[in-house]
Amino acid sequence: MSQSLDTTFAALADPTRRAILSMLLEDDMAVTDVAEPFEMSLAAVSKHLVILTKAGLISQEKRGRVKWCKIEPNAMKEASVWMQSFGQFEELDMDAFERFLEAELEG
Amino acid sequence: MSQSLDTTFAALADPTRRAILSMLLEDDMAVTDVAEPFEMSLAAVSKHLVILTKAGLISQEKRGRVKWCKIEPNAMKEASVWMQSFGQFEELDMDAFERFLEAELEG
DNA sequence: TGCATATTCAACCATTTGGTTGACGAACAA
DNA sequence: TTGTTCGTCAACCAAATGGTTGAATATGCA
Repeated sequence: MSQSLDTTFAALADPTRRAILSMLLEDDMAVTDVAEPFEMSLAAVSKHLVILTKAGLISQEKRGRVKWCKIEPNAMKEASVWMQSFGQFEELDMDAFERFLEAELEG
Repeated sequence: MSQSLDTTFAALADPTRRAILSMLLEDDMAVTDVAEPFEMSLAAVSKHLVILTKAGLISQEKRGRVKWCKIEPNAMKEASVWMQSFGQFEELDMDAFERFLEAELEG
C-alpha cells in the first residue's frame, strides 16, 4: 500500500538514479548509453535501472540485443501528488489518502 | 542542492517517518507522544526524528524537559519542484479524487 | 561457423540503515 | 534530598544498499 511510496521515494533518493531519469526525459536510451556518462561499471548502472523499473519509474523493453529504457511518469505522479497535497488537507486521513492514490493510479 | 534532494527523498522513503509527518500535520507534539502509537522503542523514534530534522522536514524545540516537534511544510518544496519538472503525466481522475475528499472530510 | 557486442548474473565487499538495550544527564516534583 | 519522567547516547546487531569483478547468456554479424 504505502509500499509503492516507499519504493518510489527510495528510488528517487539516489543522485545517480535521478540523473538517469533526467537523461531519459530527453529520449529513450539503451542500457549501455545510459551507463556511458557515469564513472561506474555497467553492472552497477544495470542495477540502478532494475531499481527504477521496480519502482515503476521507467520501463525496459528488449529489442534484439538492446534493452531500451523509457521513462514512466505515472509512478512519479503518486509521490508528486502526495507531496503537493501535503499540508493542504489537515483533517485528512493520510493512510486512506495513500490507499486512494494507489488505487487510482493503478488503473 | 542535490545533497538536500538525497536527504529529503531518503527521509520520505520510510513509512514510519511519513506517518510521523502525518501526525505532526495535526499538531505539534512531544517526542514521547510521537512515539506512543509505534511498536518500537523511544530511541528508534528519536532517531527517525533526527533524520526528519536533518532533512528539514520538521524542527524541534526544547522547552523544559519536553522537546516539541513541529512540521516544516516548506521543506518539501524543493523535492516537489524537482518532481514537477517531470510533469508530463496525465491528470488524476478528478471525479474520483473529489469523491474521495468528500467521503474523507465528512467522517 | 566464429567473434564481437549488449546485458545480466553471482559472488563478494564496505558502508549505511533501522532496530535493540542499558546507561546517562537534564528537568521537574515530593 | 529522593525519585520520576523526558530524551539522547553508546554499543551492538541484522539486513539492505551500492559498488566491484569475472563468468554467463543472447543477439548480431563476418
